[in-house]
Amino acid sequence: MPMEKTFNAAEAEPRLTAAWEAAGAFKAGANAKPGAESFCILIPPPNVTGALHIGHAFNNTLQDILTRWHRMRGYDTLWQPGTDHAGIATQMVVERELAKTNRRRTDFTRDEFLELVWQQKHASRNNIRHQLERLGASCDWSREAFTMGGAPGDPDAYEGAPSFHDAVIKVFVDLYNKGLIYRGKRLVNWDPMFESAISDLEVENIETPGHMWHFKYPLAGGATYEYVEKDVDGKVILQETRDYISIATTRPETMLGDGAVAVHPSDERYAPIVGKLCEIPVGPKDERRLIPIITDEYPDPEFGSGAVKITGAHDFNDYQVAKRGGIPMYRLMDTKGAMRADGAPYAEEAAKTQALREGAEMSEAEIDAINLVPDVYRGLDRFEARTRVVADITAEGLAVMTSSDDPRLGKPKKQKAEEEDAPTEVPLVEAKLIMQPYGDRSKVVIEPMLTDQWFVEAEQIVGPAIEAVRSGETEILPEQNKKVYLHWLENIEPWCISRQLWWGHRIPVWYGLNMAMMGDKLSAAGLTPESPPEDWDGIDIGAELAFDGLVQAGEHSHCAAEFGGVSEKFLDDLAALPAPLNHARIVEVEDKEAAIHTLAEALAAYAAEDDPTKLIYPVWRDPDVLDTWFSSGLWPIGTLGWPEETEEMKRYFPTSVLITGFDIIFFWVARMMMMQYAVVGQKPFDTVYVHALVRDEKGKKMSKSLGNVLDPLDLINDYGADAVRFTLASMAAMGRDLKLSKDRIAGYRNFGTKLWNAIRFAEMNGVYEAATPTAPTTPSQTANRWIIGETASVREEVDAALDAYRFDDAAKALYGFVWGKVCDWYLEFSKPLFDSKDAEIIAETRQTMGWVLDQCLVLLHPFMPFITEELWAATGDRAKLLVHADWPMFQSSQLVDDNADHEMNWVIGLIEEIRSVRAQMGVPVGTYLPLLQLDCSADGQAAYANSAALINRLARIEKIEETDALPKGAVTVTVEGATFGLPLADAIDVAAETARLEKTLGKLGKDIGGLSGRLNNPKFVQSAPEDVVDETRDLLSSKEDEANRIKSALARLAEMA
RNA sequence: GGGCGGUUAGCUCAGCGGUAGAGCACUACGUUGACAUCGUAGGGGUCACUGGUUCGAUCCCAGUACCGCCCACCA
Repeated sequence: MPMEKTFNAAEAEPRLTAAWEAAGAFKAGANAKPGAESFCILIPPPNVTGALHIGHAFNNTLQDILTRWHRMRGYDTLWQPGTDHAGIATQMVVERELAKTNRRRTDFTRDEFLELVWQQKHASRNNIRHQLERLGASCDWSREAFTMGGAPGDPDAYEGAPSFHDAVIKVFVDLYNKGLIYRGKRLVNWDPMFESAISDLEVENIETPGHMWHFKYPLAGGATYEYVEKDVDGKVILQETRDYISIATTRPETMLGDGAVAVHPSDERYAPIVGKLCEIPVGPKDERRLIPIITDEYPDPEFGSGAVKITGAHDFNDYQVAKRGGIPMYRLMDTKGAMRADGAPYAEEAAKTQALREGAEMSEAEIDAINLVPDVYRGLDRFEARTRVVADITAEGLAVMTSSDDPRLGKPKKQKAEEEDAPTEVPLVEAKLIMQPYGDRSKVVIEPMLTDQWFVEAEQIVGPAIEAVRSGETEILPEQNKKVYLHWLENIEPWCISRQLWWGHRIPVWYGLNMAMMGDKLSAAGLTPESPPEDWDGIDIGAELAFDGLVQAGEHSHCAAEFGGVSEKFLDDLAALPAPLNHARIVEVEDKEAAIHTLAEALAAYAAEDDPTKLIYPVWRDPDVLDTWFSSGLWPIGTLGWPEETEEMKRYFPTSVLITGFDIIFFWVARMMMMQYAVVGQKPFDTVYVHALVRDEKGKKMSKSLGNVLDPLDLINDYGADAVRFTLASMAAMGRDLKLSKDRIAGYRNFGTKLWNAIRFAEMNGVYEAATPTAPTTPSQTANRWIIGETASVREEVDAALDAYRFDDAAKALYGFVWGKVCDWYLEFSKPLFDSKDAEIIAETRQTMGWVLDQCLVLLHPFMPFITEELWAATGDRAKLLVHADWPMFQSSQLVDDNADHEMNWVIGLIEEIRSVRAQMGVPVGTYLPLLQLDCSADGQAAYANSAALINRLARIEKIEETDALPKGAVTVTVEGATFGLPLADAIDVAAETARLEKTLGKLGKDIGGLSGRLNNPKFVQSAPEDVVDETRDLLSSKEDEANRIKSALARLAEMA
C-alpha cells in the first residue's frame, strides 16, 4: 500500500497514544534491561487551576525527551506524573466562578465549599492529563499522584495511590515534635483579599506612584526646643524654636497605631527631646495619644527629617524597632484591610495605652485587643482612612508647609511665557515612587499584620540543602542559578506556613483550654464551676496539642467522636490533672467558643449527677491550612509512597533530574531540598535543570492566573505534537528566555514531512521489501560507506548533547543530519545507484538506506515520538514498538571511513561548484553538458571514477572528457586539486565570466592575505599550537592553489578577448 | 541599592580564543519519477561601544551605553 504524501498527525496521534497505553509502554521499569540503573523524573505538578500553557508544554517536552531516551537505552525508567492542589490559586478560581453568580465562599459551609473545589480539581486534572497525552508525554499514569492525595473527597482517588496526606501530616507532626515548627504572633504579609497570611515569596514589590506626607507631632504640654541644623562643615544653616517634631510617612493611616517616634542616637538635632513625649496629631482633640521619642539605630539622619514614627503592627522595620525598644504594637485593621470597628469606644481604648505607658502589665492578646481607631474612622477602608487622616491633620494646621514652587512637590513645570504666580504656602506632600507590596495572586496591596501563624524554623534545616549544592552533590544547571539558590538559602527567613484558607491540608493541631489553669480553678472550686464559664474565656491557650495523625483513625473528620490515638505529651498532660478530670473524655468541637460551652455544660452535668463519665475535655482543630508549598515540598518522597517503605522509594529515590522553571527555584526547589533532607536525610535529586521562561510574542511573562496563556493544544492541532515538541527542544538553549513563533513551528512540521517523504522514497525503492534492515557490512559504494559514518557521528553528537542537557544541540544535529545529509545528498546519491541495474549495488544500497533511516527514526523518537512510531510500524515487521527500540551504541570510530568521508566531500564540493556555475551562467536545469577535465589530481580522478554516476546525475553532466585546452565557449570550474571546464552552447560572455572569476579571486585574495599575514608573523608560528599552524598552512596552500587555477582561467579569457 | 543575564544577518536565535552560523523572511530560476509543508543558486553581518590581555578577540578581562530579570526595610 503506497504511503500518503504527508503524515496525518490528527488521525495518528490519538491512535498511537492508545497503542502505547495499551502496551503499558510508559509503566515504571518498562523496557528496562536486567539489573539496569534507574532513571526517575518527577513532573513538576501542574496546578489544578485550569489548563496547561506553553511553558508546561516546554517543560514536559524536555522531560519526555530525557525519559524516552533513557527508556530506549534500557534504564529502569519512571516519569512520575501528578498535579498540585495549589491552595490559594485553586480556591481563587472557584471563588471567582462563584462570583459570576453573585455567590461567595461564605455562603457555603466549609465542607460544601470544598466539595466545589474538588469538582474543580477533577475537571482540571482531566484536562491536564489529556493535554499531556496530546503532547506525547510518556508519564506512568498508573502512578498518578496529587498533593492532597489521600485526603477525603478526592474524586480521582484510586486503589494504591500514594497518600500525600499521610506524608504531610507525618512531616508536620515530626517537625513540630522536633521544635522546628512553632506557632507565634508575628508580623506577616497579610493579603486583605484572601484574608490570609502569605509568605514573603508570594509578595511582589512593584514601584507605584505615591506620596510622602510630612506632619508635625507636637511636643506634649506645649514644650519647645531649639532645632539646629548644620551642614557637613558644622556650620549652622537653620536654627529655630520648635514645639513639634517633623515626621515623614507614606502611610498616614498607620499613625493611629504609632507606639513611639524614633531618632538616631547620634542625631544632635533631636537630642534635647529624646525621652520626652509627643502627640499623635490625629483623633479627637481631647484624647490625643502621647508617645515617647526614643533612639534606635534604624532611622537614617540623612533621610527626611531623620525622625521615624514607629508602628510596630504595620511595618516590618518598625516591628523590629518596637521589639528592640519594648514599644507596644497596636493592630489597626481587620482581616479585610478595613480600619477596625471592634472593641470599646476610642476614648476608652486610648486610655488603656496611657495605662500601659505608665507601666500597667498587659498580655500580648490584651494589647492586640485594643482598637485605637478613632470612632470616625472605624470601618473605613484603609485607603479611604488615609485620605481622611491627611485631610484632618492638614485642616488642623499640623502639616509641614512649604513653598508651592518646591521641586519635591513634583508639580509640572510652568510654561515660561506664563506669568509666574507668587509662590504660596502649601502642605509638603512629595510625589514619589514607592515600592508597594502586592499579593502575587490577588494583586491587592499587602498589609503587614500582626497575627498568630505557624512557622517553620527554616534556618535550622537549611544547612544540608546549601551544602549539597555547594559540594555538587546536587548539580544545578545552568550554573548561574546555583548562586541564586545559595544566596536565598543563606539568607533564609522563618517560613510562614499557615494560610487562612479552606482548600488545603488542614493543620493537624488541636487546641484545648489551658489545662493547668483550669485544673487549679477546678480543684479550688472542688471540681464545681462556681464561676460562670465565661471566665475561662480570658485564659490563654497555652498548649497546642499535636495529635499523631497517622495512628488516629479518621482524625481529619469534624465529627465529635472520641479520639483514639492522641499524642503522648497530651496524654501525659491530661493524666497530670486532678482526678477525676484526668479521666475526661476527649471530644472535638468546632471552635473555642463551642469548647467553653461544652465544658461548662459537662461540668454542670458532672456536678449535678456526680458522675465522672459526664466529664468531657473539648478540643478544637486549628482552622488554618498549610501553605501549598509545604506539601509540594514533599513531592519527591510523597509521590514514591513515603512514609510507607515502598519498592519505588528504594528504586527511584533520590531521583535523577528535576526539570523546572527558574521562577520556582525558591518556592519549590529550595523547599524540596530542605525538606527531603529534614525528613529522610537525603537529597531529592542528582541534577536540577532550570529552564528559561517561554514568553508570549511580546516577550511578556505568561502567568497561570493572569490569562495571557497560549494553549499548546491549538498549536498541536495546527502543526502536530511532534512539530511543537521539536520547536521547543531546538529553542531550549540554557539560560535564555524563548519567544515562540509559529513560523518556526511550521518549519519543524515541514521537517517531519521531509522525514516522512524520505521513508516514502525508500519504500518506493524497495528498501523495506526485504526483512527488517540490519546493520550494514562494509559496502562497495563510497556514498554508502560515507552515510554510515555520518550516522555514527550524529548518534554520538546526540548522546553527548543530551548528556549535557543541550536539547537544542541535539535537535539541531538531528535536523542537519536528516535534512542536510540524508535527504539533500544521500537520497540523491542513491537514485543513480538504484538505477544501476547492478543487483549487488542495489541490495547494498537498500540495506544501507534501510539501516540509516531506522537510525533516524530511533534517534528522532525522543523528540518526535508520533511520526517516528508511525513510520516504524509502516516500514516492517518490528519486534517491539519504537518506544521500546534499542538505542544505538555504535561508535564513529568503528563506522567512519575517513577515505569515504574525504572523497564524498570532494564530490559534493564539485557538484555544488558546477551547479553554482551553471546557475550563474543561466544554463537551463535540464540541460546535460560534458565536463572538460583540464587537470585533476589522482585522488580527484579516483573520486570521480568512483562516483561518476552520482556526479553526472546531480550536476547534469553528460560525460567527462580530458582536454589540454578549454574551448572558447567554456567556463571554468575549480575545486581542490582540479580544474574543469563547462562548454556552453554559444560563446560565453567574456566580460561576465571575467567578472565572476574575479569576484571569486577577490574573496580568495582576502583569505590568502589573512592567512599568509598570520604565517609570516614569526610569533604566530612560534606561539600557536602546531596543529593550528599546520592547518593554516594547508588552508593557505589550497586557497593559493584555487587562486592560481582562477588566475589561469582569467589569463585564458584575456587571450580570447 | 545589590545581583544576574542580554546586545551576532530584516526577524528569532546558536556559536564563545584560530576561515562568521541556523531557521524564517528576501531575490532569481525550477511541476528533475520522495517531498512545492519542495529543489537549486544567491543577496545580506566593521559579532553594541571604548580600552586591555594575546602571535591572534565576536569569543577572555575592565569600563560605558541601552534592554530585561531577580533580590532589597529608606520612613
